[in-house]
Amino acid sequence: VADYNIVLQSLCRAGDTAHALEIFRGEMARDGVAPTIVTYNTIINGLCKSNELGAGMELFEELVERGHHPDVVTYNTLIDSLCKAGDLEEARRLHGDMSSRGCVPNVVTYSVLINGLCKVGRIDEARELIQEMTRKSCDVLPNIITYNSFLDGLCKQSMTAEACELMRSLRDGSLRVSPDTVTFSTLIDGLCKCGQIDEACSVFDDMIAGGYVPNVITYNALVNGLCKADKMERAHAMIESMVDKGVTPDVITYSVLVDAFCKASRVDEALELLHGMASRGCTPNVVTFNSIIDGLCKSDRSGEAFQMFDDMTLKHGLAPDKITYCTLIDGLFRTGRAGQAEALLDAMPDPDTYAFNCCINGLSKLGDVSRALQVYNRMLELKLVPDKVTFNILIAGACKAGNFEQASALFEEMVAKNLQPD
RNA sequence: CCUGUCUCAUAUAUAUUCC
Repeated sequence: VADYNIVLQSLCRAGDTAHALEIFRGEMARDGVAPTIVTYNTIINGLCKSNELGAGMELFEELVERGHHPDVVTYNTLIDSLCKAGDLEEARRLHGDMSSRGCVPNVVTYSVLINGLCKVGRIDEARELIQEMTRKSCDVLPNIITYNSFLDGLCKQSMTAEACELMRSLRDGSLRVSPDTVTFSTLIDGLCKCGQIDEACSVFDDMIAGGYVPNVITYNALVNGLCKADKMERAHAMIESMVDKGVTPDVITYSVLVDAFCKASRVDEALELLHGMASRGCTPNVVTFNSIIDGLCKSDRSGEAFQMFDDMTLKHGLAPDKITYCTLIDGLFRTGRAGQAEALLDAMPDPDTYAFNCCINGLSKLGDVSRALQVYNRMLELKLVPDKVTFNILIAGACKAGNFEQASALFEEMVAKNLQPD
């Protein structure tokens, strides 16, 4: 069985859950190899990670019907997936279910729940769970992953004071758990995103002084922070310093810099870096190209942007994503090619809300509010869900055109669709 | 008596409105 489990795991990791299920249903049964709970867990995890949570839940029910007993890993896997799918209530239900079946939650169970709560900003509930863990009556103690999840939640809610406080507690040993590279990367990124670049740099210095080892993610977070704080020179210097320390810049490192050059209207330097990274053995990805395409469009060079698009698809064999199309549609409008922009929206595969937003915005900025509304209606016909940005664009367009009745009608529609006006 | 396991959790880059 263990051999099968390993095969199933590698298939799942490669994203081939269909093949894994085939072996599970066919070969294993034929050879009379009885699946264990690990077999089920492996496949359920595979299904969950390839966005087939429903199939994972079905397999869960199947294993129970067949008389197997789900273990803590089974529950953890499903709870984690439910959290990531935004269904915290169902996750909490499974959490209760596992206890009632005599399955004891472990540190992973708590960590996935805390992570799930943090990801949707429910910091207070996450904090409560941590406090529950540290009570004497609870024999599951938080580990560094638990604290890292919570720390990230604090940062993402801009609660950097509490985040720094948590870091202090981790470092002074009062929590009996030591920070790791992820802890530092999380805090550095959080401080940068809150505009506290100096604090981020000093956390980085503390990290080095304390003998902790930064990895490429730590550097990327800091380089990104420096770029966004308009400190390009220091960001550049970090590249050399990371290489000195034996950390190789990756595609994200370069993409951060490429984007920063683009945003600073230094597209030619971005292009230079694009070629430079390739010659240093780092292949650009779709994000790198999206930045370049955006930079070119915003520098009124949409012709070159389309050349880049061809380079990306034909030479590099990269598939454009939703952001690529959104960027191009927006860029075409900005460079006065409304017709081409609309044609691209029609031509792109599975246009999404963002692509429509770009088009609606382009038309609206041209003063063609009625056409913008037509496109909006087309989007509704496709069963796409407008977001806050869609309405902000349409309402601004109606106001600018002096049509306040229409604007307030749109406002009502927005509220009716449960979107919070800002 | 102890140990050994095949499955689970955390951090970094790009676009559309306003700033």
